[in-house]
Amino acid sequence: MNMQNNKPRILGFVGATASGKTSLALEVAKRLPCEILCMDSMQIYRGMDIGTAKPTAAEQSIAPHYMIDIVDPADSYSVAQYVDSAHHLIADILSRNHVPVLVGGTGLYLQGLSLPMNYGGLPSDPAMRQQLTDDLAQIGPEMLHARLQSVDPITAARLHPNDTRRVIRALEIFHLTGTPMSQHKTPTDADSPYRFSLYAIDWPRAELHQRINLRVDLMIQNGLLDEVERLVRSGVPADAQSMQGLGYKELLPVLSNKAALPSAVEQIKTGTRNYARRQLIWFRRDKRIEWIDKDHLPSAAEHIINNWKE
RNA sequence: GGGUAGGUUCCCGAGUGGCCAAAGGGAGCAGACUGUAAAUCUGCCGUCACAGACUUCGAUGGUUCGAAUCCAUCCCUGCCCA
Repeated sequence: MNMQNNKPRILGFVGATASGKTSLALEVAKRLPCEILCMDSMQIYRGMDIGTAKPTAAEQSIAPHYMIDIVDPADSYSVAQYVDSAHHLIADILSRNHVPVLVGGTGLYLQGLSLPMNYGGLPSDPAMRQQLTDDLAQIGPEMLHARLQSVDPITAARLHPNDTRRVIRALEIFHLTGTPMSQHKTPTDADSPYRFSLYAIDWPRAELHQRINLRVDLMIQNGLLDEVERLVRSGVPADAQSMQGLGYKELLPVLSNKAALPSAVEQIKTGTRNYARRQLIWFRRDKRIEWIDKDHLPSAAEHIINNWKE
């Protein structure tokens, strides 16, 4: 506990898309010496501005922003890379005696920053992946799961056979380290390098959905289709990781005349609503988060700053 | 006005006498989640006093032991002719 208190503190704004994280964070940034680390798996890509609701130039002028526009949209990127860079940036910010502020909805990134990612810090092995993917195609998910069952029954028990992505990773870890995934030490909060003050904004679901729908319409009005076209023209392949982003994957078929814009827009909206639900499920589980009722938004910044100064 | 195709659970859409509360998909909801995470995966999804009961398949009436499925009439919708 005393250890906990010696850890550097970090402020964070998490939660669902379109819940107002950015504006609340900036509100706080106006009154605290903040430097902002975006925590978003899509805002890291250059040239993807409209669809990712990246902070505008005006917004970025309020406080320094990091972890945006750091990856080429044709390249792939992983949590571990994010975490690695973020740790360095946080150290820099702290050395300037500024407040590191996380803003974003990528739950896994927050987890990566909170808890060391074990499993020997093992990167994925492309050859091994390929092999396992081929095996999957050969023997099917049930058999692959059975294979995991025989080397790591504990992990197999918590993974559904259809969750092939995780079954493969578990197998990969076993083969690369010789130790079952479940035998690797599980990090706990005590292993966290920081002390977090986390906030999320709580909206009635129906209202959040309205905000999402509205936001998507605005993105379209602001030229999202052109943005996607520009990316495609610049050579970003359709199967790039960046093109999995909401608003991008749905618009790709529109550009190749395989889908109509209105239906694609509907898909973006429902996709975004589904995504928001998953984010909420993820963050609801995180007991460190303080949920701010949307009706308390006007006084939220002050409340947060007071908490911080205590 | 005539002809024709239809009206199925929130939406789309299977289902042509019992195995149907009704395939499948979508939406919605709940959940999982350690190097692809805006991704990927799982469960629920008519109602209830829930191993059973009750109410649904445009409406009403009929045939039948038994109908979403057959018949009659009516209402509505799309398309074609006028």
